[in-house]
Amino acid sequence: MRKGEQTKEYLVACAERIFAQRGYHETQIADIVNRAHVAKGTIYQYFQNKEDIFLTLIKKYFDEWEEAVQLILTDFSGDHSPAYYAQQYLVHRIRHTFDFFNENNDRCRIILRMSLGINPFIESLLSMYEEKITSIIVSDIKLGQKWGNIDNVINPDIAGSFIMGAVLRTAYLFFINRKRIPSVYDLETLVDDTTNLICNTLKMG
Amino acid sequence: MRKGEQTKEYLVACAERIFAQRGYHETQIADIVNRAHVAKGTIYQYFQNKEDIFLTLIKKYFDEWEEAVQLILTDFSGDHSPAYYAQQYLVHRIRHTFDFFNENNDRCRIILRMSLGINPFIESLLSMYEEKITSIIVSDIKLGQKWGNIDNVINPDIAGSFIMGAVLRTAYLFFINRKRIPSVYDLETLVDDTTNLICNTLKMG
Amino acid sequence: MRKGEQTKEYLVACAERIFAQRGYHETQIADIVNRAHVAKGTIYQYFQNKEDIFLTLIKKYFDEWEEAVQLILTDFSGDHSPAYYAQQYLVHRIRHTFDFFNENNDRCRIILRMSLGINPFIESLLSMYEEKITSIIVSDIKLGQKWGNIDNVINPDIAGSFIMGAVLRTAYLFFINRKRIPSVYDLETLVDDTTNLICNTLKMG
Amino acid sequence: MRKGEQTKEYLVACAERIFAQRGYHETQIADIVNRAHVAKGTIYQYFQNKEDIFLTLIKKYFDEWEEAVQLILTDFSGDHSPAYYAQQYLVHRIRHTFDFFNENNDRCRIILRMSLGINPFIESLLSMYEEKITSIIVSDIKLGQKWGNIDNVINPDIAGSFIMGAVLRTAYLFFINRKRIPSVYDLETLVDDTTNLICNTLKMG
DNA sequence: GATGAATGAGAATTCATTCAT
DNA sequence: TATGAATGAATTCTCATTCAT
Repeated sequence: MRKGEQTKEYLVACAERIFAQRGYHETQIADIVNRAHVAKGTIYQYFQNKEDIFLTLIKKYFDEWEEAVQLILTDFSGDHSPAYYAQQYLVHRIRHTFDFFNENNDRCRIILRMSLGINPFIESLLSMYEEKITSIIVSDIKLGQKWGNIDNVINPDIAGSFIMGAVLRTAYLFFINRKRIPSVYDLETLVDDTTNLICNTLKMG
Repeated sequence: MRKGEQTKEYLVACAERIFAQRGYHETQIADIVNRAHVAKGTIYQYFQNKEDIFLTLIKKYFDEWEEAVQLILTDFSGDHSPAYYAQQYLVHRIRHTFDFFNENNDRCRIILRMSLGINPFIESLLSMYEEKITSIIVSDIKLGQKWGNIDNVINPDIAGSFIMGAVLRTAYLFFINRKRIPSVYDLETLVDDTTNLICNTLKMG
Repeated sequence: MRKGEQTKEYLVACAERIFAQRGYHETQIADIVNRAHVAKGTIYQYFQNKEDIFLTLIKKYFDEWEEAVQLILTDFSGDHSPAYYAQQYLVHRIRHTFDFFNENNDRCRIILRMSLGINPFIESLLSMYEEKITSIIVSDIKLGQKWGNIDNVINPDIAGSFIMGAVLRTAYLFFINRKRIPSVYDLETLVDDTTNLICNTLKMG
Repeated sequence: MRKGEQTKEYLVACAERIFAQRGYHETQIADIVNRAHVAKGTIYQYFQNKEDIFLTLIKKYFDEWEEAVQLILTDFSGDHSPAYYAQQYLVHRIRHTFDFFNENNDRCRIILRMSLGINPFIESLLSMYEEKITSIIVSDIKLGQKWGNIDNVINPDIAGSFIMGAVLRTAYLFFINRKRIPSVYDLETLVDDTTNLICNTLKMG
């Protein structure tokens, strides 16, 4: 049990490396087991097939992201204006999302390549997760509108997808290949600027 | 010859259908030739290999998009405020981009799946095209800042990627699977709302 | 030791179940150890390999059958005609053979499965064909009974299967390995003798 | 088309050879294509998988057998007693069935191999046991002939195998899948009827 | 005696590509 | 120009068996 779980986690880590480097279709089971220095059969002790390995990663990522962006409520104590808290809230989400991507380069590559076109089943699972995240953003916008921080003229569904796309792409370009956003060199600036752009988009403050 | 070109275009059209339905890796040459009712060998008269077929499509799309969003300058005659023209310009780009995606569902699917993770070469070509488009947006923002329509506090590189991501995802969700943006039913509304969001983002007007 | 022998017998019993259900090739060591709730390695403490397990079963069956059909001579005391005893002897053998099969369904399946363990689908197709042929024989017998050539006391279904089995096995031994029917050297004799045996069986002529 | 059909038939012929020699599980696709001097892929142009190849053979055999034992009605013209025709009819079927097996040794092996393809060693052991049992039957018949209970005209070797096949198949159908002998519901009847059929076969009593 | 993680040779199947016609 | 039969490298997955604990 002990040993087995260790091996499984190790294999997941190796798979992460290879999938990030080569993408789903271009990585072969052989690459993963070679990197892990185990026999072909070993990986099939822990995973049903190649798809199962990839899915395990994706599920893990979603859980990790959820935990990463969890609100620590004590952060929002004090007596400031509601607008201030709203903006702080946004900063918190963006910062932790960007931290999440920044933390682990392989994870970042795998998620942000968007992994579309892999195969119908994996795609539908990914879509489901992305929709879950988008719906969190949409809820946040609606909440902001209820509290008066966000203009009611904005359609939350459109704005939610808009922001989701904007943030994912920003993260993709910044973390996968920094040179692609030429004038930005530090994460702090990126968080600030992205947050401001979202505030603009939603006419907050 | 005449006949040859016809056949090649027909094959491209068939390939487009299948690639859109299944994605790159899941489509087989056999699927394409079956749909085209030609023999396996025929497709190799016109294309070097599978990759070449896909690349031909991608190149074609980029050219078509460039033509679609071309500014017809006469549209901007009359005596309005610079801010008005700036906004009109934005509306024009977004409308034509969305029209471009709306026109051809297969093309839309192929581009918006982003086609990442296909294989290194295809990926780098796609990235190049996407960067070209992003750089057009960035130039536009800089122009707007020069003319005083856009606040200089905004970082054009970050904002460019932000908007690129936002627009691509909005298009993806709306055109690939309309139900995913639940409250939007017509293209006109989408264009207006998206344009307004971008105006907000850039603090135009 | 005590414990070891117990375990071995238990494993044999589990193997019997699985072999009977799935046939030799379709059963996996994993299936057997799962059913026995022991580890993979354990079975190799008692058997050299998969073949050894199967062989152990077969040997056991043969011994059991020999014991089952053993003549208990006291059964044949009394003063009857030799013909009577001969018949009784036959009844005894058949009854005990059938009892032997009836006693243990798994053992029965393993021994009698004629198209042993190819795979379920192929096996069912083969059965279908064999039943078709058997039903032709049964129809023929019924026709013979209608025309008065065959005694009505004969059950056509039983006789049909009886003859089917007899003919297939005769062919098997003669054509696959001629030496196995030692005294027959030419096909003509075989046809004549087999036909006569069938005539006898059906009391024709 | 022409060429393709030729190749398919040729592949079937090669598969027949190998399946007959080694049985289903022990033959590998590699063996078949090596014998045919074609590439691995070629066989998959004509058959879906290994099972499909085997099934194609089995279907072909059944059709060939049906054709082989077809009654040529003109054979039965003339004015003889009904009993004569009945016997002739039987001879016809048996002769053509045996001819059918005799004609093609590989076909014969594939159809009649009763303990089909487990593996050479297990098979030979099973044969040994079956022969032992058959030889017991043969001895019994010889004993019966010596004592005058069984007609000396009967060849004990042929009759022994005949009865062995008949009893095994009867048991197989009754115990493995009772519905296959439709009109028999209890073991007692089966024992009685089988015994009587054997008595008939051997002209006992 | 028992365990179960690790092994790796082996097998089936796929599919883009070629080439003689 | 078009064909389609043939190719074979490539890849996934299986499963009986081993062996350190």
